[in-house]
Amino acid sequence: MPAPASRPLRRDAQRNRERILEAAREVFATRGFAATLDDVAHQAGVGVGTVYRRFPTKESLVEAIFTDRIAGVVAVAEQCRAEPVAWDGLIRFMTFACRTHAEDRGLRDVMLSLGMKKRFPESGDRLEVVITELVARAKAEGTLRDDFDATDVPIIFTMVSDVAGLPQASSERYLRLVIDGLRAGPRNAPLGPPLTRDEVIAVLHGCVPAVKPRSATAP
Amino acid sequence: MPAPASRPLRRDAQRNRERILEAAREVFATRGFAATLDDVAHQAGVGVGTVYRRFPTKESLVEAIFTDRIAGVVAVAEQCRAEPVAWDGLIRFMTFACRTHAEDRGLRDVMLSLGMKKRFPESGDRLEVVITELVARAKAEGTLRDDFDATDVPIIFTMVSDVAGLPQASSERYLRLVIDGLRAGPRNAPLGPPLTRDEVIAVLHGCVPAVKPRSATAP
DNA sequence: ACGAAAGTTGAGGATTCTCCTCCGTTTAGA
DNA sequence: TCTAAACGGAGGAGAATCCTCAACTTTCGT
Repeated sequence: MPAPASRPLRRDAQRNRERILEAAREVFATRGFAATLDDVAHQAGVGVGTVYRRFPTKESLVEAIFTDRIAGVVAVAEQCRAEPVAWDGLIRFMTFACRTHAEDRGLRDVMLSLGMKKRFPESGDRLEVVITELVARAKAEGTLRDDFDATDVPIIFTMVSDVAGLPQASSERYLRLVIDGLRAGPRNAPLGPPLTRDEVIAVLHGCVPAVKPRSATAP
Repeated sequence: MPAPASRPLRRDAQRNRERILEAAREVFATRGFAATLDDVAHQAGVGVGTVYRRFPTKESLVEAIFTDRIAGVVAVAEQCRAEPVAWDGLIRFMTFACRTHAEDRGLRDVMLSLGMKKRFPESGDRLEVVITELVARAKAEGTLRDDFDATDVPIIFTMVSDVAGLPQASSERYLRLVIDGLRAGPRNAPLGPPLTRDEVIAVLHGCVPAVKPRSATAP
């Protein structure tokens, strides 16, 4: 059977839809997932009902807003993969990602939340591939310390962006500090075994707010 | 005039008081400042009213619990100051602090919250002195990178302990990574100017939960 | 062993937050 | 003009936390 092909929105509805998207971008950028649809409505200058009519769940709004932004990050990641020196590619990607997360807390929350895999499985996979490859190549080059692991990347993003909320400056400062700890070097303290998949999940779960569909953190 | 010398508690009250303290230690250790006095009461096996009678505010309970624990941290810090190589002292202190924060989220929240200065001004000052001195000496030694600043220390604690909630392992892993970024080295990327006092405050304000006396984060 | 003072209890009122619905009113557009 | 689509936003529902208070229980001095 063919798609429902719902008729086009009325002109005012279309206009409001765009206002809502624009408002949501702003609101999510500053407040992250903590933002309320009421906030969005207010910022957009429309009633709450209108927002709920257009985007029945926060989920749908998040998807509408972040799909192409995430695609952008993936694109950059894949450019970074092309860098001849893997270290340069890795650092370029991490710097870009952190800057992006600092500029838009909502994007940070989507990309680091557990829901990422569910919501944007393809982008998630592609990012994972790039990161894994860059990490492996950089280790092979001897530029990246040997006990580093691809799973450390999202954790570092979490750590750094947590602190990087407010002044643009600070995110870069602490990322640079961490990066300088990533270099292979004889004086490095051994890190020991990397986190397991479950540990990574636990950390992200604990540090990144969920999109809350009635109750979240457990007793 | 002499102190009021309130008469000693009745035996059962004394027993309950201790139960409450013990329970509070456990509950705060796992949930941090997010713990409620109701939680504490439940854990202690007493009624909420009893807790409120003994500790009218969360503040007073926090103070009762953490005073000597903080004193312990200060003591360690001052031992670290005595280390002949400042780098060793600094790293020993940071490692100890992070481990402590990972073991007790409540302690982490007290020590990194803005209220620290208000609640435990003396300990706060002494810590600040030790850190400032160790950082200065380590820079003079040439072991610590030159663009590091004493104000980075609490931020690093925040970053690392944020991620170090659950498995004991992970706090050390990421702290070591950061530490290896702290060493003076020709290949380090320059960090630029350190955060201002206000920026540090803003970061801590954003990352560490307050003890909430009606309303906290602002629009 | 009595009784007053001290202590305990936990249901529940007050408050704050966010989610989301509902229906009376407005508006686009045939 | 008239109808279906869209709008607005007060307010109900649900969850979390804070804290009080009136009825009951325990301690301990005499």
